[in-house]
Amino acid sequence: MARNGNKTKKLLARTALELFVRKGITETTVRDIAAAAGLAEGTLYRHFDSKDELAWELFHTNYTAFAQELDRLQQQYDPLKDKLAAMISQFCTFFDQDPVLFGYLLLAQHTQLKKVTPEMETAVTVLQKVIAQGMARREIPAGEVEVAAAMVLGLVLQVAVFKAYNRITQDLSELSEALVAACWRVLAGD
Amino acid sequence: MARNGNKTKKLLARTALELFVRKGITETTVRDIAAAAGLAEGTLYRHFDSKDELAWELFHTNYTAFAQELDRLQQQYDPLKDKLAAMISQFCTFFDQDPVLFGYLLLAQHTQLKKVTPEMETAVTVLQKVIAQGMARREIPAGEVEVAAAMVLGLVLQVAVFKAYNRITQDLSELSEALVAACWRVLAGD
DNA sequence: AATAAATGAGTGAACGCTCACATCGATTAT
DNA sequence: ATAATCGATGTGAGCGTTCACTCATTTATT
Repeated sequence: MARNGNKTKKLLARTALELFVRKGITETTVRDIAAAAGLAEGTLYRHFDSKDELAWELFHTNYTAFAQELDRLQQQYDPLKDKLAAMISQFCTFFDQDPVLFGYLLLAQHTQLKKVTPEMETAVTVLQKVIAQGMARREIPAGEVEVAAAMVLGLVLQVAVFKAYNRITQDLSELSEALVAACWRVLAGD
Repeated sequence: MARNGNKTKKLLARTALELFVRKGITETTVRDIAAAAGLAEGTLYRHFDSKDELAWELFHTNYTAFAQELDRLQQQYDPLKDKLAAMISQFCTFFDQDPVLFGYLLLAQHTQLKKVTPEMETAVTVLQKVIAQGMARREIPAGEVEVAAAMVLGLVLQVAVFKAYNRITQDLSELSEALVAACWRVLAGD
């Protein structure tokens, strides 16, 4: 067993995360990460097989954990509007607590999404499931689930992106209710 | 004067665009581009100063051209809802005509947006201008312009992203009216 | 003393870019 | 008409640098 738990591994992972977000994954070198963590280059390879594996672990761990948290939460609420409110509120909290991690998940999608197997649960699949159920129960008008999910997802996500770029000053959590209201107007249709 | 106009330059630019979208900018080598275009590596440097300049030219040319087209269009319509409909319709057409170019603008943002000066007109600034005007004229309820713009932008953009990933089968243009309706519900509020 | 953790110089491959040279079509001189 | 000349264009081996990764050695912990 490791003497100090996973302290060094966690430090490397967090340092890498921040550099990846600031400079991009490919543009961040292993030397950069080690130097920023105050460690030698070789140390990284004691904890990760490769730079690619580090980037992937950072992505898929948090990506699926977030999806599962959303799913767990969604099951505790009813009807659709309450499910949506709970999920959006959770998303806002997640973002406010760790904007850098959010930035990484967004950034890494382009590279890492290819490695995501179809049976993996993601935030998108949870959202689609919930919307499809809402349509089946006639809580919202029937329509294309994928289109509806894209609209709602984009609406929320882009506000977070603007916040990440400091185009918006409030915390996301303060906007949670406004986001739910807007999403509901989109889904409820006419 | 060039013998064959800019045929080679255009070929290189287009080839680079497609590789950039498929593999990422950093992951695409100058050798890759030249080989895919059926040319030698040195030829690229007859037409572009560097790989970076090529990536930037590809980005900013199309990025600003699209923003200016949106602005030109917006001025021809009134009130806000018609402006919005015209802009969204134009966006859908743009996407349907060249999804790869759209994919590049989306992908390159992370890297290239830092080089965009604040005085450059972008699709975002046009949208914000139009929404601010609509609020001033009381066509829609007053509120945070940035938040409203983010919501509308994300709603439309994410549907395009889903289409780019083949999660949606219809052409974007077929969804144009549904997008306008959804955006209007978001903006019109309660 | 034994073992796990950390080190950093070293390695080979890959990269962006250069440059001396070849090719071609157009222009000018004969 | 023909030849000589020229600049624009294309070529690809080669250069210097950087990168991810390795491994013999040192350091820290029990």
